[in-house]
Amino acid sequence: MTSPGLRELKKARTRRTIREHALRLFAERGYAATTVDQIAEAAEVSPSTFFRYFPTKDHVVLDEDADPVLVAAARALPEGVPVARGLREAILAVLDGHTPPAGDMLAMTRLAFGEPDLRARTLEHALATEAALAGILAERLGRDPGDMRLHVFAGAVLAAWVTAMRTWSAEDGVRPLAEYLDANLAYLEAGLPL
Amino acid sequence: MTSPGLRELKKARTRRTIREHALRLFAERGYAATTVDQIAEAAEVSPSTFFRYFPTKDHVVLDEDADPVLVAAARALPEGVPVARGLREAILAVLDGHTPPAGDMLAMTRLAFGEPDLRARTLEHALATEAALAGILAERLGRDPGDMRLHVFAGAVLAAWVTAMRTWSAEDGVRPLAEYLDANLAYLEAGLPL
DNA sequence: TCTCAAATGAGAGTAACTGTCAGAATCTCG
DNA sequence: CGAGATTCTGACAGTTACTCTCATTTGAGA
Repeated sequence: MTSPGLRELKKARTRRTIREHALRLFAERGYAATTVDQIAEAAEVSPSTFFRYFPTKDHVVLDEDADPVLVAAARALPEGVPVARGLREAILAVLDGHTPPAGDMLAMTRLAFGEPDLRARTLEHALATEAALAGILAERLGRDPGDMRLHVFAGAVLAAWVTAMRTWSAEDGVRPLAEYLDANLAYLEAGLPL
Repeated sequence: MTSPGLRELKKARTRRTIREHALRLFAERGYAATTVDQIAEAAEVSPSTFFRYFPTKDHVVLDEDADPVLVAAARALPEGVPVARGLREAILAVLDGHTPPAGDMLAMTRLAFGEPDLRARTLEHALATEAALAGILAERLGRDPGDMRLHVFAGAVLAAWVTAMRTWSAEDGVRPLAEYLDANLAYLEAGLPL
């Protein structure tokens, strides 16, 4: 076990500080109206350092490559059940244990889908999640990872996810996110009848 | 009837010229390595003019808001059939009459999904198409445009579309795009069993 | 031909990055 | 604990996408 080490600690703290100030400033004056220099100044680091921690301005808001909730759910997929059903259960289970403060999440979601620059990054994020999901499913089902069906299916799951998030944030979170998500996953499970 | 008019003609020509030179340069030296100034110089216009015709560099490659093929197909949706089936027929019909040179399309597709900047724009494009599709479906079916099912369904159609394009371009177009698309839409029609 | 509106080009300015380099902070090992 | 190796940081210069403004040119219509 390597002890944390002062260097690691400081790095983690700096990263957190930058993100906090950035999100605060975005909330106060808007994403586009906030410059990296301002964030750096507020966080008391140089602009160079900002870019050492985050490759681009939008990565402050969205950093992970694939959504951890969906990936965890896919890994926890029960066997012997139709995938859509299993995924629905797994996602809701993971989401249940994994609840960040609803207020923050609402603000982030609004940013992620509202600001044009961030929307683009959000969608890249969704694409990465789709790929991860398809990969895990390929492994679980013993199929060729290039099988288009896996990708179409994973894309549909992402559509359910994105639609739930957007609707939830559009309605200011009056009802819990899980409800919207469950409705969409149930619809997917039913085979998307129209 | 407004006659074409010299002004309109020149505008159309300038737009086409800029795009042609841009795509040529992108193919020659890559998207990121080509600057707007170089495109402007090649097209014999000032950089200012470039931005009057295209709001951003990536709009040279992807300009429309929603994919015209999918939108046209949705509008041509036959009645009385399940939507997935009708859409499958309509899309293939539209695609049949609407075949741009496969080589160009392949190059554009590779750019659109390969270059990170463009991938982001491509996905925005997909999102706009999803919204348009959901809107048309709402009208056709007499449903609330906010109905999440419409958006999940439209998202799944987009997933079928995107997956087909990516696979097609990854395989260098050895088989026609319509084949991949048909396979994915058939899978969607079957209710995405896994 | 003359006048008005639209298109263009030139130039200055902003902001997101990128790369380099010297100095400071941390770690490691004797 | 102290010296040397390693890593982090800030300063700075440079590139590029994009914005705004203003003077000039070009096409449209009387």
